[in-house]
Amino acid sequence: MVNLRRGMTSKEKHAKQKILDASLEEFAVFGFEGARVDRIAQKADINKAMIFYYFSSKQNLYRTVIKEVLLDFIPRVQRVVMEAHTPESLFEILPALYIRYFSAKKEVIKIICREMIHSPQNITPLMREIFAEFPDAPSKMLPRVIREWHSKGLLSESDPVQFIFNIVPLCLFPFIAQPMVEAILDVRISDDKDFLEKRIQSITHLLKRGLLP
Amino acid sequence: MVNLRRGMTSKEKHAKQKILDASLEEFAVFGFEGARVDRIAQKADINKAMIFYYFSSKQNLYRTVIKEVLLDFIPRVQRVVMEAHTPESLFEILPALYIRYFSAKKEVIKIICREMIHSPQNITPLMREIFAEFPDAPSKMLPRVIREWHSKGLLSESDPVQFIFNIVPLCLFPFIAQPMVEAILDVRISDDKDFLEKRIQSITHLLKRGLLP
Amino acid sequence: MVNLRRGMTSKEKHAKQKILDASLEEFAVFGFEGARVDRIAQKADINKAMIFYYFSSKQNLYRTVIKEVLLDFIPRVQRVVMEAHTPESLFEILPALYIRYFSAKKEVIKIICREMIHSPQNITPLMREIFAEFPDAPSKMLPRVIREWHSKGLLSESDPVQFIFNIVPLCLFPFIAQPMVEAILDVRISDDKDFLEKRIQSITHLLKRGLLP
Amino acid sequence: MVNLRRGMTSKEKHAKQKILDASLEEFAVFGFEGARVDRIAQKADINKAMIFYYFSSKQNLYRTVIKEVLLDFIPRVQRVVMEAHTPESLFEILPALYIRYFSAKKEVIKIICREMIHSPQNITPLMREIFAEFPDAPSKMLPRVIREWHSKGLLSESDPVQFIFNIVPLCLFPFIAQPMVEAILDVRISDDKDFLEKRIQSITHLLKRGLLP
DNA sequence: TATGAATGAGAGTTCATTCAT
DNA sequence: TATGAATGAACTCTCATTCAT
Repeated sequence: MVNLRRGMTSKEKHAKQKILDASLEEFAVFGFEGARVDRIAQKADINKAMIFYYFSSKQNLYRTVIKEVLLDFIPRVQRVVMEAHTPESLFEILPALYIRYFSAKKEVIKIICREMIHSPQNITPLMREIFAEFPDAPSKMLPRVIREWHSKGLLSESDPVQFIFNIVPLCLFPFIAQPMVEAILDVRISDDKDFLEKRIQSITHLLKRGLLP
Repeated sequence: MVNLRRGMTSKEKHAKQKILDASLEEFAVFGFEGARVDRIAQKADINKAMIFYYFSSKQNLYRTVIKEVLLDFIPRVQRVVMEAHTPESLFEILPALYIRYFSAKKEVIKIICREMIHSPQNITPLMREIFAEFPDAPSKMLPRVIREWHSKGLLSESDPVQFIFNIVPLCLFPFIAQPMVEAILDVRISDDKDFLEKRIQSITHLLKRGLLP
Repeated sequence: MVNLRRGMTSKEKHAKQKILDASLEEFAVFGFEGARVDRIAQKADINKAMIFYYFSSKQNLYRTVIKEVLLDFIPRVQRVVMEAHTPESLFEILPALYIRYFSAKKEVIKIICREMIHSPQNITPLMREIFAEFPDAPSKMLPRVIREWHSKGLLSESDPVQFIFNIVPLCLFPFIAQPMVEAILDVRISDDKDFLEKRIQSITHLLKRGLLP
Repeated sequence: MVNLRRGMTSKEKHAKQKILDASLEEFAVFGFEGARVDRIAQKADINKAMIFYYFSSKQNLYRTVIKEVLLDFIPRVQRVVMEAHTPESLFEILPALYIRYFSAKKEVIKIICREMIHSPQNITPLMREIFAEFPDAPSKMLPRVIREWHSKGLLSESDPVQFIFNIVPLCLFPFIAQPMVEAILDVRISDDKDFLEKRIQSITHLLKRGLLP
């Protein structure tokens, strides 16, 4: 479990953060409905009532966890996108970031996917909120950059929607689809460093050849 | 809701099939833990006890639904893969199949993803079972074909694992990631026919350029 | 299972008697509340609805079973009591009858005991009914005989209540208390013929020495 | 209802003990299957969920009740047996103990009998456990004493199994067989002090004459 | 802050009984 | 008679949430 939070008084930090850490794991494994407040309290080694003292409801705790997760994850992506000055460099850095990040934080990807499947109406506004706080909103910046790259002849795809749909899944999905692929091919897919690097290479390769002109 | 079953006596069909249809929807929307037997009974317009009469438990009902789903879906893919004699034709037919199928049966993809996230240990054996019934096991056939294509110089990728990880996500994930992309770009993505065809084109294009030599 | 019934049309006999036989076993093992109509139907190899067709309710089926049991058992005792012309002969024949009968029909004793414990208000009237049908009512006959024996100096006990309380338990209870005694003495008590004969001897001996003057 | 427990904090005592008391009565009257958790909660005047809070399941509550019962009852018997130095004194004290104890705690005898009839496999191990904790195991001590008495010419019976089967039923069974005897003799048997003392006398008399040489 | 006990609204499941055929 | 399907009430158990201390 990783502490995604910063800056709180030391006493508070303890209980509150322990709850958040335990919740992240619990929600990742069982989903919102499957998660049990009792189990979270047990994992966090605190009294169950404290969870309600700090977070007032399971729903609210869940929302807090998701916000933490997104606040940790989204800015990283944003940073990479802003620093990439050519599609080529984007295709080199972004898959690497995604794959390495998610391989370290499996809980995060599970929770985000689950949310997107079962309650997009919850996670979408949250994301918007976070994006809204960036100085250069991705909703503006991204289409601008892509169109620019396209018009300069650096990119074969000009539609930002298709562009994103072509990149993100390749990076996120392996962590989810792994069991399915294992079943199809009847193999065990390790997630050691070697495999992950190979995966990064393969994506980068696909994107470069597929999307550069 | 779509009837995935065939060949049962007309009597049985009624209640049992109504339950299965209602369950598919309920489980897709709420997940296993979130689903309510009461609500399924209501949707199916039958007495709650009938659910247990036919399926003996919520768990077992769920398992049955998943099996139905996989039995409907997997053979279609298998058929396409077997009929594609060049990577090129595969890249043309497979994305089209996936996208059209899932856009018609959103419940299916939601359930499959949820299962892979939360209980791969359940869905994996089920998939293996189903694969095992094919005359030409995908676990044997797929690597053989891919290696063959690669050695003939028809394909740049030789690793079956990477091969699949490069195709399936592009087709499945859009249906899940849609809300996220909407948030990022601050647009509404319709799922009308035009958009879907565009998505198919984009994937096919990406795969052809990215994976053909 | 033993057929306790006689004299019914051959068709009826089948289903109805099969139900009764199955019920006897089921009620003996699980008690009234623990017994399951489904299980009875299964054991009897008939459709569940037939049970209600013939007996209209579980309660009524139970009552019927008990009546059958008592109608089989009580007259035997009555006969012995009437035929014993001295206490001595009674003490020789009655324990033997009880022990042999119950060792052959464990279900009977279980059901009777259970009833006496949990719903004496049910079994008592039933017994009265049955006794009422005898030409010479036990409630009259027994005290008369005992008083007669006592006044003739053949019996040390003059109170019919104490008299019965001193005989019946010794015969019935071993079948129930067996597990307890096994636990106390840490032995396995077989119920083979030898043991039963020994038990009969012991009771007869105790009664003769204890109750004859 | 009698509090069989000792030594607990005053807080715990309240709900937990109230549940145990109510359960004892409920189980005694209705048996395990017939007992209703709702009714226990009502009798105990607590929230139904507390029963599961403290005892986690109806089964486990039942087991706890039985253990309490046996732990209260068995040591008393054990003490009497150990303090009796002649069969004569045993026949004088044991029936008195049994009869008085059970007449005060009818629930206890009902529960024990019910268990022996319907699930000896449950109660037997429990009894063994309790016996095992005695310094001088009854399974060793009892046969030794009986054989000793027999060899000294103080007792006509030498077989411990028959010995117990001749004593225990006479003491336990009256409480169960009462309705049957009432039906046979068509009388009301009161259980006032006079009657109980008479019963004790009768048993003691029977045993002394029947089993002493 | 922290705790153990308490609560109430349901959850899934069972089961005797009835219905339609 | 016989059957499979249907019903509804009730049952055990769960769980988020609150209370008293």
